[in-house]
Amino acid sequence: MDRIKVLVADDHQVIIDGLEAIISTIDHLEFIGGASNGNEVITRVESQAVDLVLMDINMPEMDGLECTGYLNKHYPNIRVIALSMHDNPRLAKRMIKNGAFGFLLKNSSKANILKAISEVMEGRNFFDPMLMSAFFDADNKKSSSSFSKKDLLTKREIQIIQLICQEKTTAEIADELSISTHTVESHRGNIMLKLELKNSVGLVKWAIKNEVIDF
Amino acid sequence: MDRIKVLVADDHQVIIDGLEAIISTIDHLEFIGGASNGNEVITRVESQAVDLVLMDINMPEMDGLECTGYLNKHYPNIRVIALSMHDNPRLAKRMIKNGAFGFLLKNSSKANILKAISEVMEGRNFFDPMLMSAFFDADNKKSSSSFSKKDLLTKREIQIIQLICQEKTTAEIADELSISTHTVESHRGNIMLKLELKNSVGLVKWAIKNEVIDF
DNA sequence: AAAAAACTAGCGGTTTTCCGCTAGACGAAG
DNA sequence: CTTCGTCTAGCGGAAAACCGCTAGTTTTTT
Repeated sequence: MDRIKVLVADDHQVIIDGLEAIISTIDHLEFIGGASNGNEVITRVESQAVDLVLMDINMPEMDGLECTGYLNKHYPNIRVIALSMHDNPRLAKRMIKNGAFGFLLKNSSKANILKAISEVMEGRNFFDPMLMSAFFDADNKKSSSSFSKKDLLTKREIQIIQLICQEKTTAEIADELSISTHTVESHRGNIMLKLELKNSVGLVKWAIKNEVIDF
Repeated sequence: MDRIKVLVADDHQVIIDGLEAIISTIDHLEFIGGASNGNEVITRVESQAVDLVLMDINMPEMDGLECTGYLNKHYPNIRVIALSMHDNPRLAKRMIKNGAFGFLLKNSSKANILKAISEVMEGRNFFDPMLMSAFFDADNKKSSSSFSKKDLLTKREIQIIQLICQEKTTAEIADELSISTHTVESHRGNIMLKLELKNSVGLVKWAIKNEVIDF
């Protein structure tokens, strides 16, 4: 099998040099150059064979997002691994959506970088473990730290919320619980009051955020 | 350093046996038994020292979610790794929130399982790579491959949806867009028709799933 | 230029939600 | 035993959403 031709795209020369150093230590990897923006990447792949692009997301001229989308469309055989300073799951999601196979943080270990390359070249996805932690921790801090309005609610109220979120009407809920519609209305009112919500749209969003309903 | 005492909680004996086999191959791991539900886990940790629990999420009596929360509160030194059949990121999130340090799929490789144990015992998080793929792929499939009802909607309709999801009333939306309330109602009606939804509760959920609104 | 799609606006009517208030029954906690 | 919280139930009224239908104007596509 031929050596894997790797192109590094980043607007900071240091990053390119650093990755070159790492790539060069491995026999079956071949560093074929750097690009400082998306346009340069396009020019490069038009003139020479490229197997893999390590792509920074934040670049001038044409950013990593757009460039990855272009490559994915016109050169589907070229694999892309996204590079980013920030452990932002949303950003990662968008890159993956645009065709990237992996996501690496710039301060990732050499081992991780090489692992990512091999995984991706074998057709699998690879996501930086730090990114995962960031993704899962994100909500941790928001919900676990301070007190939650959820504690104000009774079991019955939680139950009513769940049914409302199943798109059921008051009448349907009353029927299902074998209580009167008045009671359901009463619960609904108390819920709105406790959670300081305006309408059921807000209620659904609250329920999802606080994981009162499966979603 | 002492051997790591591992307890496996799952309501299927096969799983317990399988994990015992894997654990037993490693010198510094000690399989100390199985539990078929959350209550048994509690009883166990009360009577003997436990370092790590591999915890199934779906169990009778007391499920993994609740049990993990309990352990986290009363036995903060006991590490928990969640086990699940399903690669559901939301479920994973909830387990992490309740104090689990890692998340493994039941069909994960032996290598992954051992990796998870070592990572978690060293205080880091570990998430099954398949889980990550599931998380990122989820939207891939929805948006790229098959058709989405989203394509049926016009820009204006998307805009209306976003405003509805901001808990705005028809009157407020009309005002903001400088159009009549009738027009907004008209759009709303068309949206409901196109998306085959019953009410605005369903609309919010659809909007979140299809990333029409930030969440 | 013609056709199609999108945006606009209106009307009448029904259903559902939202709001505020009262109040009895029941069990748990003090 | 009394108090508190919860669940239950009711009422009246206002606001908002939902439904179905028509129809003119503008924009886009063909």
